[in-house]
Amino acid sequence: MSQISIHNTLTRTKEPFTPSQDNTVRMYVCGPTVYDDSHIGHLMGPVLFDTIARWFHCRGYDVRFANNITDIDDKIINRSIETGEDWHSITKRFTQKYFDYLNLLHVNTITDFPRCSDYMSSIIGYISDLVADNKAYEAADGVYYNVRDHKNYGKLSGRKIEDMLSGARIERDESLQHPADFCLWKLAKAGEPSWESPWGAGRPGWHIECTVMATELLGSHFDIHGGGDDLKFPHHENEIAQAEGHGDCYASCWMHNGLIQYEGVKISKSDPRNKDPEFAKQFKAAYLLEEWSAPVIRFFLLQGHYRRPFDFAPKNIAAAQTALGKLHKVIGDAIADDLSQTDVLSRDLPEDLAKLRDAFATAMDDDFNAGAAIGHLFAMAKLVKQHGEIASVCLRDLGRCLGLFQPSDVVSAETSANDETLNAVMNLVLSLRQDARANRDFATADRIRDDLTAAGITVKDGPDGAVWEYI
RNA sequence: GGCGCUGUGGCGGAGCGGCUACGCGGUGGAUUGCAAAUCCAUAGACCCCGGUUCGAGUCCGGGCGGCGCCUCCA
Repeated sequence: MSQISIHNTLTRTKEPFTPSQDNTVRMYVCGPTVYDDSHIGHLMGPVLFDTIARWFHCRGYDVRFANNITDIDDKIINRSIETGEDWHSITKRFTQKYFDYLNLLHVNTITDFPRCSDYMSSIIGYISDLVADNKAYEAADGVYYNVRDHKNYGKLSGRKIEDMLSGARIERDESLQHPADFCLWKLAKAGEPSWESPWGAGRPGWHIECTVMATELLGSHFDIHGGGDDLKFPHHENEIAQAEGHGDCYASCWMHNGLIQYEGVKISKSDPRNKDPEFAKQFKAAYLLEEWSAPVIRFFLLQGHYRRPFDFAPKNIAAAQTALGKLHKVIGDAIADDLSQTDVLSRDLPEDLAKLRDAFATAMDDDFNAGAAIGHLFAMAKLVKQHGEIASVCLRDLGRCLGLFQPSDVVSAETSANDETLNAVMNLVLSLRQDARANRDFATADRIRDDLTAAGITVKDGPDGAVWEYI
């Protein structure tokens, strides 16, 4: 029997995984604050955890997967002030764009997209519980969680409260009982969107929404909590503190994905390189999906390991694009078939294929090592010639366990022109060129090809005549 | 300063005590008018120093380097 192991940030070890209740994996992954167009970092988590959820499905589990939408936050308010656009309108627009990107990337295992603004009464109730139990207190500008009295605060990120005090970065606010205390409820200033509460009109602090929505949707004890590595501290640490203060077990296993880098360095929100719009543009979801296509981006992400950083240098993505193209070619027509439930993990196969299939599964069981799994896919691709359809279908079905090789992934190349006029013209041009070649007039033939290349069309001569496509 | 991660061939990126990772790129060949594509073949690596072991990129100790978090971030 297969056993999935997961690296748990909390214990810093790989642990065998078993759902806490019945056969359903309950997972929560921190989602975006919808105040701006997504960058690739916002989509990495969803893609990576979608792949993980798909693997749980392949292994016979049900998955309840929540990914929150933070639709009320300082950044949204600031954006609204800057642009004059109503905050509702901002969050609605960017939420829709986020969903569009997820669709393109075939992220479709997420079952719940809770919005912060829909959980206001639950959030207020949760904070009230904490206040009533003396875990939180009112300060000048809001309600704060009392960190000092929370035993083993810092267990996730491995830091001690005393250590943090020596750092110069924590600003001392005199109304707080302890400088590391964090905000649960922030009182509104004039004109800011707000909700009534026992402590005055305001909005939730950054951390509380996740804790409330996760426990409400998944229960007070659930299986997996994921997010970007940068959320480990303070966000996830504070989620744990609140939840434990409230008496919830919270997540058994914490998973953190690596972050985007460029030429070996993380790209932060405040990275000075981002001041150059041309630089910043490269990591926008819209740009990447247009420039490289969603399947390529997904494949690129899966070739690495989810816990390691991803370097989005164009040369790295280009290598992934070529590699994925080769797999698509090997699978051929099989890709376009409809999706159906697959039995690929238990299917009878010739011995060499079965061995690779099992190696693929073992890699995925081992902390979702998709990069190694894809390596086995390439080995399988070499066997397609020998085994034919049984191998190409197996390859396709395994890829689909990772969200690759979807029917819509193959539309581009050959059908790139559905313009009848253009097709007619191209047929004429290629036919004239073929005549030239037949007459050994290679100067003319090459000139046609070169000029077409300059115009953005490549021509390839094959045994059955020439074919063309957009570059 | 504190905590954590990491160091593999030109590049990306797996891996484990002894067996080719893999991909991109390169090289040679087949094919082609030439390209492209395709096919076949092939080279090239484990930061440094000790130790454990019959045997270590793979374990242990030390060193050096890179990165991340401790501030907004996914």
